[in-house]
Amino acid sequence: MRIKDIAREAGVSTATVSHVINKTKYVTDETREKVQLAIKKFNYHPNAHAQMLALGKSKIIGLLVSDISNPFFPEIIKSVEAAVFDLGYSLILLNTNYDAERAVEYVHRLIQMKVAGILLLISEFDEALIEVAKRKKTSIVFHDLGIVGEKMSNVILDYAVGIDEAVQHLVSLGHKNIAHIAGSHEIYSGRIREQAFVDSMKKHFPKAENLKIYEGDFRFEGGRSAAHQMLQEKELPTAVVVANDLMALGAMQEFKSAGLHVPQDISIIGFDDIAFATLSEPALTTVCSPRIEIGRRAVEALMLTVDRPHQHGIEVRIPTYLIKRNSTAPPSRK
Amino acid sequence: MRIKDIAREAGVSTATVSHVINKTKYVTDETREKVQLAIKKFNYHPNAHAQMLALGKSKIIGLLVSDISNPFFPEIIKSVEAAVFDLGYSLILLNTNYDAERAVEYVHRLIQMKVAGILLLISEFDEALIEVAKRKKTSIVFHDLGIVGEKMSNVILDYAVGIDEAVQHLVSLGHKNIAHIAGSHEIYSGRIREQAFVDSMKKHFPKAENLKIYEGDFRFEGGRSAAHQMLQEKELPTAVVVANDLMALGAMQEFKSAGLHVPQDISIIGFDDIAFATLSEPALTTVCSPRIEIGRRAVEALMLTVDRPHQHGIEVRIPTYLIKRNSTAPPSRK
DNA sequence: AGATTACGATGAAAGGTTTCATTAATCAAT
DNA sequence: ATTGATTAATGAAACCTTTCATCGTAATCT
Repeated sequence: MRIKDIAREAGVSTATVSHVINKTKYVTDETREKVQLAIKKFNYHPNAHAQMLALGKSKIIGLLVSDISNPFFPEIIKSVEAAVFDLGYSLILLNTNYDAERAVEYVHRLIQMKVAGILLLISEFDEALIEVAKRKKTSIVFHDLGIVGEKMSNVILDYAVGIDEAVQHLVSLGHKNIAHIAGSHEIYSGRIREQAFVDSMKKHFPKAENLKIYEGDFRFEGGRSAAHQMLQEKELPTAVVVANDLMALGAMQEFKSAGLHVPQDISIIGFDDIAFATLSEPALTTVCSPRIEIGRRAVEALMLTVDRPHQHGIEVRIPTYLIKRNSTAPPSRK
Repeated sequence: MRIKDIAREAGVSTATVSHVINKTKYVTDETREKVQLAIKKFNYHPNAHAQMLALGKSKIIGLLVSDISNPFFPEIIKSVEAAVFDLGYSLILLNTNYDAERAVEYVHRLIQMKVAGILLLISEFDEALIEVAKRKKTSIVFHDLGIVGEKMSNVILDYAVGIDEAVQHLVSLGHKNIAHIAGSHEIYSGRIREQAFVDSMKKHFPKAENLKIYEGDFRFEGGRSAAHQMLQEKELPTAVVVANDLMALGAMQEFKSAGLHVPQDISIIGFDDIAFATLSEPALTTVCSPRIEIGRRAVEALMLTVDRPHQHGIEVRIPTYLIKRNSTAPPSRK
């Protein structure tokens, strides 16, 4: 069933059929009905490839993520998929495995297949990505690391506000000795979360020095070993702000198996709000990075520049916020 | 940059350029080099859409999953993505949200865009899916529920073998009073896991009757409430085989907060081997459904029928197997 | 020498849609 | 009645690649 068949059946030209389908020009009620009848009769659907060829673009969005199996991503993907689907687009998913080169290759491939837009929800980064993006044929949305410009948007997570809320929460509970288990320094969001912690601490304790900061790796084991290290030292903090939930849960487990009680002996605050944060015992107080919203807003930002040749992108700032559960309490020690 | 430009630059016809690119006919070394030079000079890449149109097919694989945020799927997706990428294909990801109608709609859409093949890694099911598949234009791979036929394969997980190993393991530890927390009866894999448990128990305890089976919902909370219910009864089993890890962890938490010790007071075996299974305290003994392999084998099966008009599909049977960790031990009671 | 074969390269059609420029038709106005 | 304006529909080009059938040349055979 080609458009030609429909045209013949309806006794009109292919152009008219096209106009009826795409509502791109006025056609008489009468002819429109004839065409629609023929379409229904043959259950006709336009050939997507021919359409793409003729239009020079496809209704496909490319989504790059660093690691699907990192619990941070699936929810983002889910909300992106839902948003994209509602708009009648399809989603091509690419997993970079934190490999910046691979990311560049993927982007090339997506551009070559003339996708409508690209979502770069990755934590690795390469200058080449920006270079590629600057060719401006394709809309791009960065995440955190990136720039705003023609056809380029950036959705950035405001880590600082949530972390400040976390510190604030601990301070108001009476904590003074607060440590931080940082994420990997290799990773941007690790560095920025640490910075946010430092800034917030400086705000609340202007004269404090030598903040206790342990570098982790964003993984369960890293949290556990940081906690282990913490337990070796002469003075244990009364609270710890951890750069992500996985490490927070690792630390919690270590503390518990050392005989400490959370939150009585030590308060713990995580970051991300992964599903398991509600399931731990005690349920983890954590800073939520609203993934559903990240996905939704990223697609929104993308669509702003899709199909608009020189449209300038926007910066979307999404706040993080504290969710109080049961892993925080007033300190039992000084 | 069109193929025409390359042809002009190299002083040959477009046909020759095409043959050089696709190695579809012999061309002289001399002309080949000229063409390759021109290609490199202009950094030419064939227009994917035109290619698809000319060939009537695309190098795209569609993957339907029930719920990306269910920890079962991301690893499958990851391995599918890797396999598909290595073959030079792209992956379109669709999330059905356990909605069979939506699945049907997705499949239609994929067929309409003439994807090379479709992977149906979903747990919902609709006869319409089979009907659609039977039109045979597109290769399809089912998972568990499905049929094998022309262009249709089925990769089925052998739940029984792993569950039998689990029961066997408990029996050899000396357990006699073994309960089951089942998944939702609405879902095929819930029913089949329960059946496998029943069969295995009948094998080991031919004269036993009234197996203790609690219906759950595959979610943490379901496991917890099943355990809660279990605790109300006069006699607590010494071991419990749970239909998935999430419920197993929920049950474990409930037992622990009731003051019981796992595994001393009660042994727990989960199913799936999600990431958190290793992180719980104690680490969860569980039956592994090898997701990496599922993804890999599914793509393998798919590729068998892709591009081969009347190729018959295959049935792939993937065994599950027990991973012994620390949530199982000999019973302390009779 | 003339006929046949093999080879390398090519021209043109096919694939199905969109859309620009054009035609045909209708109507209003002069 | 003629012209001009407006509207609805059309024809054909453009999008770009692949591939079949063809062609010309050179080599081989009788």
